[in-house]
Amino acid sequence: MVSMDMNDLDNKEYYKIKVRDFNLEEVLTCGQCFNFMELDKDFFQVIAKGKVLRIRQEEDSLIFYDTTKDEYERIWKDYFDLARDYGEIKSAIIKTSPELENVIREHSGIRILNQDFFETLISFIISQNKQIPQIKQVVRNLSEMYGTKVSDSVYLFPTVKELSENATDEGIRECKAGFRAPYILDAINKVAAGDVDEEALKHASTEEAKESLLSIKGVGEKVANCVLLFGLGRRESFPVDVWMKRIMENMYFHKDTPKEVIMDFAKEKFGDYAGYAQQYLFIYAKENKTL
DNA sequence: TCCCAGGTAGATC
DNA sequence: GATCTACATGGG
Repeated sequence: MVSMDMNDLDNKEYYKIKVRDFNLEEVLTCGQCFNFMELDKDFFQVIAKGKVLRIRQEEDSLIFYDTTKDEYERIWKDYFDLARDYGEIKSAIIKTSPELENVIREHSGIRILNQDFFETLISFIISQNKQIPQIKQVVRNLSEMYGTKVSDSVYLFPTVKELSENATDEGIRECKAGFRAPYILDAINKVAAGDVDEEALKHASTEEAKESLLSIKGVGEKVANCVLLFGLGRRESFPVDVWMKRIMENMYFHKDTPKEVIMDFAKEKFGDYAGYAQQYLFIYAKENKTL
């Protein structure tokens, strides 16, 4: 927690909206993004889209500080997926999978963010074999070493250009990325060279986009699916990590089951809603101490 | 000291 | 193909 001078906030411009099916704390802490900090209860600093946002939830209101209506419409409405009707999504999942009704009701404010493609790619390459607090630390280290400084101790996540011009294996290792350093460099190089092209991926089929992502060293099936889901809006993607494997085995298979089998099952069962279902299941797994 | 973490590449069979 | 292991780093 970092204490805030509330008078500092009162003097500045803010934009306030009503929301439903939205819980800021859960949206940020459910494991889909790593570049945020809790300032106070229901009050966060989020670094995304080349901006530093301070945002607070008060019951069914979201307050975006230092934000104009225009900026909200251009950036944050999409980032927080606020144009989408999650009531409909939740009903659809419960209808085909009533066993998820409880976890969905208990976490009814979850949303899938629409994050920056490149940051999502680098972040989930870092995520392999790391715990969430450590992933956040490496993201912060990379930002401080290579990103643009916004204010005291606040740095944006570095752009493709900043990283391709300045990043080295040694530098990335200094950020505590460890054995992932060459993976991160390969991702930077392929994106900078246009071998992996965000615009092309956005227009490609999900399978084609995945194939392109898999050409990057250090990107396998799980990381590719996370990038598709969180960074390219492919809501049918279903990343299977250790937690998902545990909860899916516990709920549906009752025995050790290969990830490929789990993915096929999820695709069949959840269809276009697989990505949302995955996020509810992931939370369910994380809070289930018996797994 | 050992084991695990939002995995993956490379070796080996 | 299907398994086995090394890979940095930090925490329980």
